[in-house]
Amino acid sequence: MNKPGDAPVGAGSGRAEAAVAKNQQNSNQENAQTPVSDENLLVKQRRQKAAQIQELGFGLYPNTFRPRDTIGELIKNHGQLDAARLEYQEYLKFSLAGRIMAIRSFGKAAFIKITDRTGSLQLHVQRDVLDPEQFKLFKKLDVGDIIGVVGHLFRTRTRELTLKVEQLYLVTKAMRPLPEKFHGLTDVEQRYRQRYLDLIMNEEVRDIFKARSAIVSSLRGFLTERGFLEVETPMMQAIPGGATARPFETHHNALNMKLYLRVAPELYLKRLVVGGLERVFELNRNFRNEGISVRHNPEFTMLEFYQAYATYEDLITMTEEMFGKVAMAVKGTLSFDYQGRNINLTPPWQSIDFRSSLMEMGNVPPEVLFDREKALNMSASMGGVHDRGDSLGKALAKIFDVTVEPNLWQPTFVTGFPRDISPLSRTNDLDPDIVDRFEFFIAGREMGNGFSELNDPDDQRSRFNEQVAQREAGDDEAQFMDQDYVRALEYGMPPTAGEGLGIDRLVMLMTDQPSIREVILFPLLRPEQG
RNA sequence: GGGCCGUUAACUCAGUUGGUAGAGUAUCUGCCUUUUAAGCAGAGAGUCGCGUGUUCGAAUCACGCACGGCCCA
Repeated sequence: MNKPGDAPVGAGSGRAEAAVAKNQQNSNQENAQTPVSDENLLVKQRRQKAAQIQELGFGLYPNTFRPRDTIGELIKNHGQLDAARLEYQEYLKFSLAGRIMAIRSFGKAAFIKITDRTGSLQLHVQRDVLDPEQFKLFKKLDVGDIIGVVGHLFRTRTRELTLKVEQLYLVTKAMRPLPEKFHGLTDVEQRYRQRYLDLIMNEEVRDIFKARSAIVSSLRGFLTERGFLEVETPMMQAIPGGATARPFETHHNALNMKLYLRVAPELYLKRLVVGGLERVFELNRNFRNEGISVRHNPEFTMLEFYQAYATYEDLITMTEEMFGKVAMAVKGTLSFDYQGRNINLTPPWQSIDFRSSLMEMGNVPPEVLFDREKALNMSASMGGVHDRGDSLGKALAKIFDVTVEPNLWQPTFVTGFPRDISPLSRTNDLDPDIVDRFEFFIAGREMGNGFSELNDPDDQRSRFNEQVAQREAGDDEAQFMDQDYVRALEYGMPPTAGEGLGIDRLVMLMTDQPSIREVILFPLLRPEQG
């Protein structure tokens, strides 16, 4: 049973694969005897076709075809040639694999469209050109099946570049139909739950994740060029630290201990700076047990990097350069639209003092800036929810979130943050109420946060104690005491500047997406059929 | 957690005043060897998200629940 259609490697033998086909045929016959009653008509019809394909002697899932070419290369190298030139080079054979996205059949011939990772191409299948067995196989194929083809290029009457199929192989049979070709898959819930279908059907979605990969590569390149070492630190931590956020809890059975999913890698990365790794970064997931919105997913990707012998002001320059590099890599320009409004990343970006921004953009009276009670009242009047123990800084931060942040459309650094909401930042030398820290905002959203690191162990211990007091007062976002981290600082950490950058929001910005779920392949959803 | 909106064939969507379910694509059958959302003729395809209630009768009205979206917190 050595059918001509068995897919070769290049032009190898199909014997082993024929044996596989036989096995598959047997198992399929068993399936046919015990049909699953709950599958719908379209799936049944495809299973019947699959059985017919096996009767013709072909396997459904042979793993022998190796495409030598890609559609993208083929279009790049031959897409400009005219019909006469393509006819002249008919002897050039190309071998492609891809998924069938459309079939327009005329009975004895057909146009089909296939897509691979690099693009789409039209194929022309003709009874008179193809081996008769392979043509029989072709008649049993469906949209969604994955095929391998060998043939030569030509142009149709409408001048479309098309591959004339001389050999055709089934590579993978699809048992389920694809969504409709014109509207595609648009249901948001189904797009997220069945992201594979979304990726098959929507080229724009593939492009988003290609851009995401390019952004991440660009960031890695930027940092490694500057001598930063990429590291991986614990995601499961006994003491969750490095950010003000509620952690997820989990449990280690063998050690019988409570563990937290990290909210930030910060404290571990700075331990590495103590250890002499003077420039480190980590690009990885953080987990925060908070609500879901167009800007928040419980797990999200963050870049954190730390550079010894630098200040937060050095990071401001570096951030501008880094965003410039990413924008040029992905968009080819520093000025582009996000959701219909221009963003211009040309340095230097605007910079504004935290308190000044509250007065100028939030119309906050000066006396509120230094009066905890008044600030708490003002925050509460804006819908802020506070514990009795909340600090002045926390109240001001809430007012900032409501009045200032949404208005920071063009890239803006905000500096001079209150000390009491910055427990890991170095105190400013001139004003002990503020720290050497910035956050930066683009399109009304926080994009990142950086500061000169607090490397005075005694100051750090007292800051942790303040956090513990807030936690005991009921603030479950307050940080934990981390004795080992303080001990590390006691060995001496060189003056260091560090920054954290939200990758998902950066990708949103660069791909013009309104929701974080559009840039996360598998955003968190409740299970189906709850 | 709150408010508003959505859930109907595999997909995209209609569905009037409450009267027993529709279209396009896809699928199946026939014809068709250069189409472009191919075309022509015919056919099949539904737990109207789930549940309870109102009613002679519910996709439609009421209530509850599930899942999702947007806004707010």
